Amino acid sequence: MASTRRYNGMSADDRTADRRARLLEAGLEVFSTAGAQNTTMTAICAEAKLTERYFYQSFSSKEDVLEKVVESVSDEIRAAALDALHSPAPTVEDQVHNAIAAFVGVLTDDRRKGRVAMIESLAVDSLRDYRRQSMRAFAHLVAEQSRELFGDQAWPQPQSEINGLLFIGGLAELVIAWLNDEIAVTPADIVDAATRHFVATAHR
Amino acid sequence: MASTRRYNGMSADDRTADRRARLLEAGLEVFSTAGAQNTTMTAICAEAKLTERYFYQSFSSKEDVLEKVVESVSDEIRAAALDALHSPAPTVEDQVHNAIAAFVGVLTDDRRKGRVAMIESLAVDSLRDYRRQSMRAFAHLVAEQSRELFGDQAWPQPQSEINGLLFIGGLAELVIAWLNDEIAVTPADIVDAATRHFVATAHR
DNA sequence: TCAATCTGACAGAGCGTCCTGTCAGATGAG
DNA sequence: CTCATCTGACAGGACGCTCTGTCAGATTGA
Repeated sequence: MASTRRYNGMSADDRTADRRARLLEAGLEVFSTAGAQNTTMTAICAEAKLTERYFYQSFSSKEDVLEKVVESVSDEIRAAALDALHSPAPTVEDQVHNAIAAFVGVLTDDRRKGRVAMIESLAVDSLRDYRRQSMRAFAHLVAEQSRELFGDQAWPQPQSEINGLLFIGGLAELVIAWLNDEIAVTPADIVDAATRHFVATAHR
Repeated sequence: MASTRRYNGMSADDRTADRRARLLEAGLEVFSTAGAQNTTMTAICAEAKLTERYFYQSFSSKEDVLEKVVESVSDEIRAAALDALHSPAPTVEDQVHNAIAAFVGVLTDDRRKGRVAMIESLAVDSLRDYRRQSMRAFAHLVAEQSRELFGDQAWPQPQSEINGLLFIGGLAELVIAWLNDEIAVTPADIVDAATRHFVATAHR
């Protein structure tokens, strides 16, 4: 039977939710810092200062918690980009610029999120599909947006989809290079270059 | 003492080299088919129909053999692209087209090579650096080539490097999508679109 | 043929991770 | 205060992979 006793001022559900949140935060930290290879359930539990027993109260496996971590970052990116896209701006090109800036911003403001979403997620089988699905969704969005922007001059299918993937893939690679400190540019440079690319390739 | 006895018509060195080659081939097969996660030394040995003992005669670890596999594919891509780039063609744009076709061809003609170089290599720590290094080298090559092609109208640094990474990253993503059967295009479509992108973004 | 050497198969120790179970001590309701 | 409940620590078995050692049988030179 469910107990309603309070501990530290929290109900049983509150405590479980709190542990779950701590495990998610620990997952983000370990996954992005130690890398996918070294991310074990034990390591996540140690980071969260919780023992294995509580892990299984909220998650079924290491993959499970990592999926939830990546999903939450992906959702944040998608929401930020769509929000910017639907917000008014002087020109449609500004809108695109803002959307790209929102996309890049989530990944660069907290590098751990960038690392998890762009890099480490590629190292775990169960996360690859999710990442690729997200990438294609963004590519689709880009293709749609270019048709809206350039109308008759926009590329038809399948070129628009190819262009979308070329664009999103390139942007991802740039962000990855930045996250690895392999390129001496600012996120703003990345956004500017990506916007320029979009405008230059989205129409004939 | 080194023995010179022949077995099956091969010297000791021949036999060792033969086993090494079989292990490399088995590494390519398992790594690209079962995925990085399921690639174990045991699996590679089983595929090569050799026992662990011979593994350690040629390689020091699983990572070791995988590195060699990826290096050989990377070398093949680089050689093919540079060869095409240095071969005469009607126009410089044709040269670029041929180089991109050579690059993509290696990855699509034998999908295992594409999978290893573009996808699975991201899942192993010790291979990431190598892959990124290769990507940046290609990006650099692209930047150089665009300066040669468009002279004063080409973007200066750091824009040319950003453009190079955007281009190579996008191309990689396209090839990955093709390898995963996630996009209904031919390698030729990919090459055409990439060439168009290059021309459209390499100058002001 | 005989002896030296090579080969493949297998056993088993060592190691790290996963996952469950137990237990003493902490916490809070009555 | 008392006791039911919750919590953290830790033990230990299960499992898979790595790596070394042994051994019978195959192959070849003499």
